[in-house]
Amino acid sequence: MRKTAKTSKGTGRPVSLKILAEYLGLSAGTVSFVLNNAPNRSIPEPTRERVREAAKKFGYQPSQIARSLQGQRTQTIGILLPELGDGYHSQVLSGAADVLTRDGYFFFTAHHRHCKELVAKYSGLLHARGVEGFLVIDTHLQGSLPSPTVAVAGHGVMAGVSNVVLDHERAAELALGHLYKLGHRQIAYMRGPSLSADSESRWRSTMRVARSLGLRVSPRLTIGLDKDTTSPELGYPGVQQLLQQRRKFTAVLCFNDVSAIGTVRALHDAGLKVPADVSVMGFDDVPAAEYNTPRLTTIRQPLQEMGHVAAEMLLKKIDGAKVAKIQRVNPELVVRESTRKVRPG
Amino acid sequence: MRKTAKTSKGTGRPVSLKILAEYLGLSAGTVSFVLNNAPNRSIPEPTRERVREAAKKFGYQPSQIARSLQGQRTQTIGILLPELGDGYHSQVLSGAADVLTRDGYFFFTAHHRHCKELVAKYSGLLHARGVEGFLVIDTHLQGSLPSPTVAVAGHGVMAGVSNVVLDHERAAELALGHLYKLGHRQIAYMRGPSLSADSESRWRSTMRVARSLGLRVSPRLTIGLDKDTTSPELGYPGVQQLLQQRRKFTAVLCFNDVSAIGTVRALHDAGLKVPADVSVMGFDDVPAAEYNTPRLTTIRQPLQEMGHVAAEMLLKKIDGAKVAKIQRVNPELVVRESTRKVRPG
DNA sequence: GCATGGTAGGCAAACGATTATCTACTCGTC
DNA sequence: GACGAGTAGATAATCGTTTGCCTACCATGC
Repeated sequence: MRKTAKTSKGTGRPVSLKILAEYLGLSAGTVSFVLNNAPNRSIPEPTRERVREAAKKFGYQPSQIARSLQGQRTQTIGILLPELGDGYHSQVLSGAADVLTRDGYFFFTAHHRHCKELVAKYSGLLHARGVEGFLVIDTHLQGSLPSPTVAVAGHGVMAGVSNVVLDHERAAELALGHLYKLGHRQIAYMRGPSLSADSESRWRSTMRVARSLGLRVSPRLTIGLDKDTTSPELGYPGVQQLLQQRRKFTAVLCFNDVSAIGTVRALHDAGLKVPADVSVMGFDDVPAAEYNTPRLTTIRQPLQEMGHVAAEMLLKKIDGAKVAKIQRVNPELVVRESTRKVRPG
Repeated sequence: MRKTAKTSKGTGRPVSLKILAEYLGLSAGTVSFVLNNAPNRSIPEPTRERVREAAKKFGYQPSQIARSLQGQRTQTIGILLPELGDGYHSQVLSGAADVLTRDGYFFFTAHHRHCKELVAKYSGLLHARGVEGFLVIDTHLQGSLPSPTVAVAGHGVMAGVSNVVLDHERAAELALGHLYKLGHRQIAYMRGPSLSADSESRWRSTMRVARSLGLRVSPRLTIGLDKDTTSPELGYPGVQQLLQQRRKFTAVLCFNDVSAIGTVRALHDAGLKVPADVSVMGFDDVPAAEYNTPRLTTIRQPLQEMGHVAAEMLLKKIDGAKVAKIQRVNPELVVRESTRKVRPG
């Protein structure tokens, strides 16, 4: 007396084309032609009407599975990202989902926690499920994937993969320019964890811009982040160490908002006021940046937009169109309360 | 000279069972038997080995699509939620995804922005894609879905749908109990927007507990939220209005952390200090709660765990097991800085 | 009366797997 | 040497669509 999930729920199996055709006294093929409005077929309007009516009456839903098998488009995308619960990735995902959904695509998401094996495993599995393309977010790819691919915050060039990245050069200009204009010359820098896909390019851009502004980047004022966490704990210890070593600095350029929050906390715990004593600059503009006290001055990454752009590129690629190898989106300086003119003297 | 996406990428189509069989000089059926370790089949070990080797060599991946069509399990779940970029829903999603992934399932996510038509449309579409079950988060269902369904923060009883909900009664006890113990008697209450699935039950529980503590809930100290937003703007105007009307209260019990942050801001802007002058209590314990200044005292919803539990129930249901109609998870009081003993006098 | 051509729709082969049923061959045994 | 029992594997149906090709049938024109 075992009953399967299928039979225990609903009206048994859904109506198939065959059932519908039988009911109508037509062949499955004919019904299919009508429902898909296929060209080069002569089927009189009355019959068409009859078919459409029956389809509606039975609530006929063509099986995407059968369609896919038959070599049709699956209208499915695979999305690879490190983490689902996290703000940054979710924002990009959300932007991409809007576009995908609008164009009738569904998507599988798989989170790999930066584990190489999982990236490989999931991309294979998704391929077997017939995804027409891959959208990878903050993900290190080992080799190119078997279908069109667009990477957001990817780690560099790779054959056949298009990239959507923040214009890090511009971001560094905005961030350092802002601090520079406020008179800061002794700036502590934070270098992101190597697991994060765009730590490297961000760092390089920062260095380039610092040089062009004539700012000296002392290794002693450089904090290397290594943990892969989304808690402010990320920024705390590095800053604390700098303070213990009695390093002099008037501003901290943080890797992201989360580490900036940790930085503020560390400074605060050491009796320093932000921004009166030290200015702190975030990166990303996550929601918490605005709620923090002091509200964080930060470089906004248009995350949703990046998702948007990436999804649109991917869809174009799937349609066989040529798309740019790299697409930059513009950061934006958001001035709030955590930065201030350097104290005279 | 048009090339399709299929042929322009990779090694053309993936190896099928047939190709593999041809290469091996065996029939597709035999290969299938070996690869699936089907019982009641006599196939000598050397042959098996040969098959497995070839499969590895060609990187053979059985097509899930064909499998599904053939009436097998699709190992696919459909997840319906209002929004993808939002912290609350993403946390639940993340918890569910862990379990689903662990058990070899993939899932489609569809976000409906609380739009009824979209809920109906997406559930139909997902059904056509062969999902074996639905997980719905903070979603109003119109009728029961065609496969096993589990709701997180659902809106009430519905035939065949299991619910995972926070124990709102307990949550209200923790929240009000905490404020009560601190001596607060004049408490302003916030009532969530009706779009949010558990506004109603939360409110009822709050009222019940208030009554049992002998706390009077004045309509004049009740703030009705109507906007469906995830910005602190949610809490601001209501509190501002209360202040303009010169209502007396020593604490605010907010609908969630986001509105609590808005509340703090409104109080602050009016020259009142939190918690010195007014205590503020959040709900949810989103990441921002901890970073806020003051750090928010709040009721933590174990969101990831709710996702976990829901996914596990769903999987059991799909396997035909009986599961509870309703599963409660426990809230937790997180005391931080935004609440304090009421000022004597 | 017969080729022509258009109309209406059927037939059947895919797609890639699963699986029940069937066959051919090899032993061993009486 | 015939029979039964394994063994090793082939064959073919099936899932629900799509689509190229075929076939009736009818009307028309000459």
